[in-house]
Amino acid sequence: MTTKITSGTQAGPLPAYEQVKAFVKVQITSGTWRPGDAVPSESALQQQFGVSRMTVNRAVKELAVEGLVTRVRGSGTVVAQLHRISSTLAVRDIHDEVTERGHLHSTRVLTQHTTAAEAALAQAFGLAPGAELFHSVLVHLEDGVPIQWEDRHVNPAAAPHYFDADFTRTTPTRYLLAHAPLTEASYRIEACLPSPQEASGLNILRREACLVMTRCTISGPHVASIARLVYPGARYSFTGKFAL
Amino acid sequence: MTTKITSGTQAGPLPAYEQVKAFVKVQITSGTWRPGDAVPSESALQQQFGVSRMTVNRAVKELAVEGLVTRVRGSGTVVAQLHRISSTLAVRDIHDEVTERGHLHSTRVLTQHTTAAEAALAQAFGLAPGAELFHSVLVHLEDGVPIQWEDRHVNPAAAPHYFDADFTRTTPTRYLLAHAPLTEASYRIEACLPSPQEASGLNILRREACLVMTRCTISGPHVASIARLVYPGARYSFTGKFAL
DNA sequence: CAGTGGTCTAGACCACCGA
DNA sequence: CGGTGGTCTAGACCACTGG
Repeated sequence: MTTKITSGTQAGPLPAYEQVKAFVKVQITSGTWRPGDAVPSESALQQQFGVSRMTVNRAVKELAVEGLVTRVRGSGTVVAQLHRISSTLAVRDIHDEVTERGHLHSTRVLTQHTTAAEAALAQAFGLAPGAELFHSVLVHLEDGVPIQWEDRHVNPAAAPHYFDADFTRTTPTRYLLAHAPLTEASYRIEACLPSPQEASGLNILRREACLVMTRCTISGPHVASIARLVYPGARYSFTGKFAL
Repeated sequence: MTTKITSGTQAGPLPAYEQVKAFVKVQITSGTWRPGDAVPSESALQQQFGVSRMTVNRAVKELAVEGLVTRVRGSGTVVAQLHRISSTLAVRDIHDEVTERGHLHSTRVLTQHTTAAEAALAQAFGLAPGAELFHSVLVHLEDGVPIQWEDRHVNPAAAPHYFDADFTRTTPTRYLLAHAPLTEASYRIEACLPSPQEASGLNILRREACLVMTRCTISGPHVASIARLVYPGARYSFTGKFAL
């Protein structure tokens, strides 16, 4: 009961470990192996495919990372209970995103000054109330049409020269990625109606629903930046895909 | 210039490959190595840490999967240009989600019948116009408060006994995961105002912004299901985190 | 050409689980 | 206790890149 491998070593079009992965995947996605079912042990697969255990281990380990199977040391491998319908939501620099669509990105800078952090904001940054913060407000346009309102506070300790950047030539996201190495980020996506300023900056009505992403980035020991990104609901959506 | 490893083989608290990963990560997140910089070759790291090449390879390979470095065969490894601010957006069964928050999930079934697919829908399913589809409309409640409107069409070819399920006891998502093995899914998240029916079902005003997720799942050869999930903006948000 | 990463092997020791 | 997966080694051949 040995499954053929295109080549003893690796000359085949597909690496051996990929073939083992593919085999297991097919059993799962076809429903032959159902959630909770045991997956053959590494030594069993090793014999079935005639490859070394390291190779089988890599295959099954990657499937575990992908969430298709669950492994328990000492016990065995089983088909994962719930195939998580999940996917990587990539949050990219808006300039790249627009440019890759073949459109022209431009920026309108509305505000660029330092402020004293009021209580809630100071706490979010882990600073004392009244601490100095950079504050920038921009509107991003795609072929001249507003698609994102960006209201951002930046911690001077993380990016002391933030205002040296020319935001008509680079984006705050890009500047911060380059000058404050990213170590952590969190975000929240919700739906809101725009404030009067946001509606006017985005050139939409106040009753048009917007997607709002609130994003907090951490650089080393500092909370580097907190941004509120507002997208007109009619002009923007997040999309994602999930395969296998 | 040999970096210490807690143990020659692996008795230490952290596996050797994790220590190599940690070392490289620190250089990147601290800004010592900047985007575009070369990462030491596998043989260099191998000597520096006194481990085998396979171990170093695993460490750097995982960093590549995580997006921190880019590897080019024949050329070398460099620190990735843009640390993509991304994260896994997990789309989970709403029942689990609510239950895990320690709240009570319940369901109100509004519609449950078969319909003839009109043109656009038929095309999305890859079926002929007028083909039979299951159609269910539910409202999910958390501790009695509506939090999701679920309007779903299901392909009978993928789940012929869809209506055998009692949606007050299981969710369509859970039923479909169990009966139509998931092979692929795509989704779109946007902001909209609710339709009159949706507003009434969710017990909100028509002018309250909502998050809308449109999700399409594929099971084997079939488009299994297309769902429109409407969340009241004031009561729901998607959150995500991204570390390293 | 020498150096890189991609893959593979045939062993090995270990921690852990369940009987 | 035997079987499982987790990790590691010291080699090896290969495809690819660059000078």
